[in-house]
Amino acid sequence: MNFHHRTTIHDVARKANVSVATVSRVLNSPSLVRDITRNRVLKAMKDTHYVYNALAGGLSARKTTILGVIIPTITNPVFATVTKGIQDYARQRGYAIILGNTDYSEENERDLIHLLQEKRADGVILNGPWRDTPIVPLMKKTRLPFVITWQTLQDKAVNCVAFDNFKSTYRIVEYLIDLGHRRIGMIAGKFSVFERARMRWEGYRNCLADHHIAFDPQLVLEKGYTFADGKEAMARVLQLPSPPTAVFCGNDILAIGAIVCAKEKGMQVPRDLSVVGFDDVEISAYYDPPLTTMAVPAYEMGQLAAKILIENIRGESKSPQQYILETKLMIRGSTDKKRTP
Amino acid sequence: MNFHHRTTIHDVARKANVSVATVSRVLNSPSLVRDITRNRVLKAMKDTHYVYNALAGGLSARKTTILGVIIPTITNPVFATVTKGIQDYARQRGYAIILGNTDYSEENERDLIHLLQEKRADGVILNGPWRDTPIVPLMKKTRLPFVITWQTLQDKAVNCVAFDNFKSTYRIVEYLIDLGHRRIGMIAGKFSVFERARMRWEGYRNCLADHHIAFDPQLVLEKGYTFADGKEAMARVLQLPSPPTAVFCGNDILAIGAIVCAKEKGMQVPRDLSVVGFDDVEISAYYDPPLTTMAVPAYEMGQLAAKILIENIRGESKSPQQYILETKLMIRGSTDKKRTP
DNA sequence: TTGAAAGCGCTACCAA
DNA sequence: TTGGTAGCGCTTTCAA
Repeated sequence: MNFHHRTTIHDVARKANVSVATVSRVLNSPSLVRDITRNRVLKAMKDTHYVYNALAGGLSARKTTILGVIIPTITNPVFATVTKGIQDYARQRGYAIILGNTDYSEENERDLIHLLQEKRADGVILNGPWRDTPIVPLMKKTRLPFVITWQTLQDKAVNCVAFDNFKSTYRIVEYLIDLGHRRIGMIAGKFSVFERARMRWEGYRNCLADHHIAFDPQLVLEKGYTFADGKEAMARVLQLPSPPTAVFCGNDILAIGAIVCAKEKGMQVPRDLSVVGFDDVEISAYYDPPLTTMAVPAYEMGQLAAKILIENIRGESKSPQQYILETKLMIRGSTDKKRTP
Repeated sequence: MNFHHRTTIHDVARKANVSVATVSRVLNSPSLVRDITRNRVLKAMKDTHYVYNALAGGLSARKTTILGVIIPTITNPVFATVTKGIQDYARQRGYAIILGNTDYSEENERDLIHLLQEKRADGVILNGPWRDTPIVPLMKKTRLPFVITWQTLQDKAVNCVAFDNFKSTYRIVEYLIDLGHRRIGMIAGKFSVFERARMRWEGYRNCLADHHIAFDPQLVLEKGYTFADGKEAMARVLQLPSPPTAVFCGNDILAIGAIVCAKEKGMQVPRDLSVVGFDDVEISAYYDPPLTTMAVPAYEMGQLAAKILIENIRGESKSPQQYILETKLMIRGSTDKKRTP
């Protein structure tokens, strides 16, 4: 119905008195066509209101200039930001984005990958949180070029653009220790399932160990990534006989949820409790107190991932490429020295 | 490169000892194929690792099961939420989403629409803020089914799912007046360009007028939609000889920016100043103070828009359809009675 | 219930 | 520099 009476390359060719091959050339490699001819064709396109059919073109040329982007949930601003980075770069290179949320479900991710295969995406960017496990082999089988973000993999044959989750977390915990904190909680993601959550957890543990602080399993809670999760976790940890004086949260959303809980319990942040987040989403700087957090290069990561992927697709560079970008501890108002009781 | 050696319908047909027509049938209308045959084909697909080529299928069947989604910026959580609503419904109906940000530029929007035409999207959902002006006629010319969200149009021949921007704003201002406020500021979007911003502006003006409160142009600032815009605008309005005691902001982001500014100037919200937002993004309930704001049905709007669009595409219902959803004033901690000086 | 075959609109190779 | 034409992989009559 919506395709009714569309003009094709043939109509244009007839109108311009050339062959379809020539029309196709002015579309794809205009320099191969003589000026006068090209202009005639261009005019014919205008006159006939020609709109290129990317379906036909793609079928024939075996490409779609479509990139698949898979994220956990667009609802977390940090994923919105990577997506924006990807999109901005992609558009400038003529690529469109098919976006898919997994809601942290591996099954959804599989379905999406299958969908992208059917739609013949030229490549895909995976922002999922998974371990090496099954997704990477799956992607390899698809033969689609792809890049992983947010984390590196054991498998060094894979494109990825990431930052150091271990080191970043280590840095945070060290900062807390420097402030005098010894009881340091962690509200984490599912580190038993998610690679980056695990790396952060290890950064936490290692830092404690290096500073001779005993690891207390009661102090670490494995949660999801919502405000509510942050609130709940904080409530739990605050009930402990010996509660923490500082808490590191796996992302800013959790951290804000955690702070809300602390405030509701009559505590003051950072006077009674220091809280650190992760990501540095835009709101964090505007929160009250402004959130101390680890800034991740979300937008750049998106851009770079798109760049690598597109270059890979077009054979402009050889894979695999691995980038480790820098994070930055943003010290703001939600952390303070441990009060001497 | 990524298309190398893909098995096609022909391979499957050969393997299953049927014609390609039959394979195509088991793909599209399995009921037309005898059980035994169908199972044989299905098995052949498995064995050959067949993956449907949506490009070829789409070219032939003149459809792509792709929906275009155009939003101002994925970076504002409220647009992330509509997008999620669209996506969740679309996926369940077998549609994928091509997402495009316009960054509030009409030129970008045109480019995106053109892209979607080339990619032969089956339909598009427009979340742009524009007036009736040029986008709608443009969309009509594309002959693509489409639906507009967030606002209704003069043109009643267009699908849209919206809420009442005028009434919602009127309600907010009325609430502020009921609290005793008389100097009520408005930090708005570009109401000279954006339809919904204009409707809100008119809701504001009308409510004031109905309550015999003089309209003071100094009290209304036309800004963008970022935190920084909110801060700036608030700074400006607070410098006035007779500053407002309450401010309505065009969205929650602006409102939070505005509150930050007020706090920096040593004011307390809501004691010294009431602030109301619009949208009720998730963070608003977790902000300090929790933001009083107008909740818009972003997720439902997305779902419904997708539903209408898909039904329209598949001829399951007749267009145009116009839905006006309900908004809800969420009274929280950022507003209070005007202090008697 | 199944098969044959003519497209869908474009690309790209081979000639001219 | 341009044209002819065989696909790309699927859908969809029309017949059998």
